Amino acid sequence: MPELPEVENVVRALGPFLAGRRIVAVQVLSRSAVSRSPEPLDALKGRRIERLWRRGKFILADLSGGYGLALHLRMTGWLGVRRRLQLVSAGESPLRVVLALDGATGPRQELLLFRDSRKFGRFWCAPRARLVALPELARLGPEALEITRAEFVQSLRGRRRQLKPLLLDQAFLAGLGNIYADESLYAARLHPLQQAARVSPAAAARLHRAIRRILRRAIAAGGTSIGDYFHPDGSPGWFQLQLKAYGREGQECPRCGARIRRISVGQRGTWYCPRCQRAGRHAITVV
DNA sequence: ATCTATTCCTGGCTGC
DNA sequence: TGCAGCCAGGAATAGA
Repeated sequence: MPELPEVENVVRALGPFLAGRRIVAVQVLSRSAVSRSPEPLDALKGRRIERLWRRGKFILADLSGGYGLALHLRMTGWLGVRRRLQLVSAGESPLRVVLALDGATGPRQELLLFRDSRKFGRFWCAPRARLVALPELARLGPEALEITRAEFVQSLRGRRRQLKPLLLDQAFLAGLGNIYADESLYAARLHPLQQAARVSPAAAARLHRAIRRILRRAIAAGGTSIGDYFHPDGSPGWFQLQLKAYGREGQECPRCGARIRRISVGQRGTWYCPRCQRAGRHAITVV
């Protein structure tokens, strides 16, 4: 599933290619992909892509004329470029949106493709000011890689929520998903059900450091390819080889050898080491 | 403020 | 082997 490191890889891969290109045609094959957009994607037609960037797990494009485009890949979204010539119907079945780019025409024309088998991914298109004011974007918390240690430690204070749901809350911190939340808690040796307010400042600093380290390493490894995530060119990321807790139920903890346990937290699979991720003395409730 | 359940979807897996 | 049924899972939403 695309989380911050995966989205960052998509933006880094496509940004240089898309910058300066003009969108000459728009084709929406699945209404649901644009169902939340303030304006129809046709508004993109004729506009030039100025730059591609990332906010949390959103891919954002600044377009000429003060327009903006946002895209969330959710679980199975994939973005890539193909020549029209390479578009073979059978292999492209989960195709949801196609943006044709300027340059070559006809069968040599280059297309920006959005595929999404589960149809959870969404586009938003609007003038930039209106786009960033949309609740989906406006409610995002600080960037996981930009928040300072002091800010992060402070942000845990007084929070009654458990660490795992808190880390998944994009309004609290933007960018983490299920995989990196589990890996960060593992690296920081913190129990996913521990109450945030009961995390000591030292442990909170440890978590901040862990989040940064995990995300940076995952970006460098090209993200995690489990299931549906692949780079725009179709190649996989490799961070799945470095996962220590996520998805490893019953396997040995690389740190202490105990068996990794899987529990369900807010309807999400959650993996942790029951021996080296202990809740604080007064925080229990272990399933 | 915080939690739970529900919804959106479909590929992949389970069990018979 | 075939097929019905179940389930994951990011995030919005409604309700408690």
